[in-house]
Amino acid sequence: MSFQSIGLLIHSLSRQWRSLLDQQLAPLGFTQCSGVALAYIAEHQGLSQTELARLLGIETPSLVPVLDQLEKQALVKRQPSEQDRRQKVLVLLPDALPLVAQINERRLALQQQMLDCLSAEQQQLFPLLIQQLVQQSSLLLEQQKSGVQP
Amino acid sequence: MSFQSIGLLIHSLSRQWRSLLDQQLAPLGFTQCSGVALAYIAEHQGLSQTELARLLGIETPSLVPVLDQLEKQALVKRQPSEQDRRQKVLVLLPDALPLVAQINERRLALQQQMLDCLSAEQQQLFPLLIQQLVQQSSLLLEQQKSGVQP
DNA sequence: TGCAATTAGTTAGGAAGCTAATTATAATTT
DNA sequence: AAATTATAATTAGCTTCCTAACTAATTGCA
Repeated sequence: MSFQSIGLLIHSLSRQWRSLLDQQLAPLGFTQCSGVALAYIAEHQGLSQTELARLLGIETPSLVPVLDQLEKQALVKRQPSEQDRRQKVLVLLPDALPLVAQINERRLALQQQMLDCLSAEQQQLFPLLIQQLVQQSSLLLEQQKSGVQP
Repeated sequence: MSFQSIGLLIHSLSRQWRSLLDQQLAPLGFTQCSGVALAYIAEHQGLSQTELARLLGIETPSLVPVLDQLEKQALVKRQPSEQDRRQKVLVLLPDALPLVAQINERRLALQQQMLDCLSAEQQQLFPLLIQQLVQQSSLLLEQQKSGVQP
């Protein structure tokens, strides 16, 4: 007997969702990652790169080319931190503001379109379940790492 | 005002889940994709590559190197179809059987470990929600494509 | 105080997915 | 029946993520 792979379903959903958002954001010059990164920077001014990477759920090396791109578009600046000379603080440049609004509009619209296939109750529940599972997988990953390192 | 990106959460969950399964399957010589592919081939003998790709939720070009690997491991054979000479049918080789059992054991164990953080009720509901969302995103992707093509 | 361990950002190299284009075969239309 | 259109597998080239290794700066400890 076999069983359905939930991991694979999530993987499919993840790639399809990204593809949809990429198509929404492409006319603005962004991908899912760069668009959401910009939105997060706008929301939490003065973030460090490590903090942003954690918010985005990616590793810091993956963030580097994303920020390179945003800097090249003159939407964000890496500013040396005054408290810690290792850190660079992320500052939003004025040109970015209208774009941030558009990005948020589009990703919210897509999110609503996606969740529309669920009942109102399920729409509330679903993000909580996902969050719980993300937390659980983080936990298991930590266990795995520390287990290999006696 | 901002809001949390569910798409990004799903993306995180997807990568973490894969990372966990990869670590479980690595000792057997598989990744999430190759392991689950083998399990699916075992379950549905005589599948074509296109059919398998759809089951796995990936595109056919992405499947090619996975099957190359499984063939090199002498676990699977691409057999020319008799009905349609374009098709190649996927056949499980005898060596694969014990591995398939181990793979299924490990991915089921992981799935249970992950779902353990949810209530019994939620454990039942969650896969259904994911499936519904996958269906919804497929629908939206189709709409997007046909919309660009008048 | 000075040595060791940790942390922030980066670079380099690799894995796994995608789209677009190619070739061979099948199906459809005229 | 011939010509067009569609489909199965593949190849080529791109994107985005990863881990490992590096540099510079900070923190902790003895």
